[in-house]
Amino acid sequence: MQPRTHVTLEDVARAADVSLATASRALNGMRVTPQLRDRVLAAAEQLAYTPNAHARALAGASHRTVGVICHDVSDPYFAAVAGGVMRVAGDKDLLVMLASTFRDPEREIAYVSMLRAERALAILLIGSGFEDPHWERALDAELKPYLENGGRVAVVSRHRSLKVDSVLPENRAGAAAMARALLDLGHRRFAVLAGPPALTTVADRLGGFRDELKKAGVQLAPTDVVEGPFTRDGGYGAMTELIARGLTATCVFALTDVMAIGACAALRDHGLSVPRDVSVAGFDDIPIVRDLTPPLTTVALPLQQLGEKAMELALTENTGRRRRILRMGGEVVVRASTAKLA
Amino acid sequence: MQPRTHVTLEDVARAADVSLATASRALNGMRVTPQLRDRVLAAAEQLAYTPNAHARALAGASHRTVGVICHDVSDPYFAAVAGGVMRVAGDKDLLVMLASTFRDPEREIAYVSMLRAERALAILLIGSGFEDPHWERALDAELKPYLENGGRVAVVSRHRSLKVDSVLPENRAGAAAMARALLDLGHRRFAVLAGPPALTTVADRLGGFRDELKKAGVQLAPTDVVEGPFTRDGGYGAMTELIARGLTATCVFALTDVMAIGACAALRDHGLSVPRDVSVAGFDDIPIVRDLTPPLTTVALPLQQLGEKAMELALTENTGRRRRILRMGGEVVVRASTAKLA
DNA sequence: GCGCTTTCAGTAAGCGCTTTCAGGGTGCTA
DNA sequence: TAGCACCCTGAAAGCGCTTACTGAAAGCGC
Repeated sequence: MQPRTHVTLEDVARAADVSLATASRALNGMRVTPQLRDRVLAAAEQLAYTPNAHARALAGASHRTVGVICHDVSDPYFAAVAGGVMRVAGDKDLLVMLASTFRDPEREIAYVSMLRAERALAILLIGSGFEDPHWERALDAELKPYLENGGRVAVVSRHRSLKVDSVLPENRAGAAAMARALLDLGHRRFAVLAGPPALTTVADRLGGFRDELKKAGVQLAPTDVVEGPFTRDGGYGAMTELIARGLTATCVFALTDVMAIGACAALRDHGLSVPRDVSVAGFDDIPIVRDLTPPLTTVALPLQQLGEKAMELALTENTGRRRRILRMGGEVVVRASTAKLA
Repeated sequence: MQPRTHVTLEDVARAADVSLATASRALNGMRVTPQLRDRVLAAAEQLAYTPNAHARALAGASHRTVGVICHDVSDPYFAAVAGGVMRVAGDKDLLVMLASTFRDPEREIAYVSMLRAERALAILLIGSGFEDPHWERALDAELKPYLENGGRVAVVSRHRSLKVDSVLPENRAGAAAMARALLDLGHRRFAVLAGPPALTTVADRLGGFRDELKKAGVQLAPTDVVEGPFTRDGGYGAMTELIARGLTATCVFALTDVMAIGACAALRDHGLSVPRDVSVAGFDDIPIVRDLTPPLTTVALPLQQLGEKAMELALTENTGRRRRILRMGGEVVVRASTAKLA
């Protein structure tokens, strides 16, 4: 950004033949004689002036930027949540800085640090945290000074680490409800496609599911749980492994819809029909799954709202001392991917 | 951000008992005696110091931020392209500011202005432009001063307006290729699900398709083209309308995969089978469509690469005077959603 | 008509950092 | 040992803007 130097407020002031202060005030809509104001505005327009947001932020005017950190925008889950965040941010005239960590804890911390440097007025962390004390401490170390200096933080889908406002999907309860729904359909032999055990979401959903089965006297053996990345290909791979082992389950519960989609593909590729041969259920209710054939049974989360609420929490003053926690969603939507067993 | 005032470089310098200059140099890895450097680093660590990116940018250090403006992150098309952008940005240690315009031209311009104010080192515009002279002029007015001051701009999927580096999906050629492929399958009666006519992408894809059909002696009547928003529901609505009118086509070409997905849902809801009753084809090859039942025939675009290339174009010096144009993708992928007619 | 408040423009002091410039050691050479 | 070249460090000048604070002019009541 070297070439020609920028048009500055000083240029505008000179062109309008007023002082810096007056120009600044005119541009910011403070009380100024209409005549002067018009002159300033005209000069600014004519010079294609854009105030330097950095100078402005530095000089004390709060600047309108919020940061959002998620695992991967191209995952429909995060895309939907981010969509909600942006809706609210757009309404409030905020610029959103969106970063993808690609599930690298290091990178997450680096991004928080960058956003801190940007003096973002809020930071939103979207998506499961990692069960890693070292990471937790490092994140805390970044966030604490940020909060102490008036930064706002809200998180979606993580609870352990931080004392900040949170929007929590009903992971445990939702998975439990799913277990009940599947039991009601007559299933007794299950397999689970799980994600990386370091993600808190995995622990919650798996735990909820397993515990509820146990209540009904159904055991989930360790071999019934296959791990894979939280991606379509992860689901495909996990399902393939399950098939290779000799599939005995009548119903497969994937911990995310994206994995469920991969699982369905794997089943199809092996000549197995859903739900005739195997039932499949997912979690999240990302928009696409209702349009699959068969449409996917899943635990519905109001994804867009998750993002909206988080943004609102972060933006609204927290007068009480306590962190606010919103639990959302968790209703089972039974669709055609799960069969009723006789 | 009032409460406690931030830890500044001055605090660090004082704690380390060195001058501001030395502290700055130590933190930025310039030549400083190891002993002093360590003292500074320790002090910074201890105080949880984060440099103020604004002050830094203002003082002249280039700041590592790029802006991306797209229509809607929660659309899988943009999510995938944005994913590519972020991959490259992540590698180069850049922060990405991502904005969604929700297809509002005003908002697009507002965002460019904000990014200009942020002194983003590059701005990427992703997604079809609008065929609207007023908007074009306004956008130009924002972008020109930005470019003149050394800002970099690259666009994906729009060509008319600006003299900037572009990555162009092969919209025309791809649609033409699709026409040929469908003709080869034996289809002769078509319908098209189009998007808002103000989008250049619509004109290109529709034009390419129509012209190629004409070459084969197949006419596309105005009533064969139904418009709707570029969304799943838009596709659903358009298809429903087509059905209501009495569907005569043997094959429906949706101008985007997302619309095609909606169209398939509409067909299903009306008891029509794809591809037995009607063939459906889309455009884009968003990741999900290979996992649909039936998998969607479509024109493949390397979405992630689109984003990567755009980012690279913007970041790499353009020595030649001319804008660089990359044409990408456009190969037809025939899958099971289109039937071969006897 | 005089002294008061009120209004509005201008002056100047930073915001937190980078970077130029100058000064003072240090190690060589002659 | 004097002289020179280096290498570091520190002092200070901004970067472009906001915002007290100051001061002048105008409006008001008695």
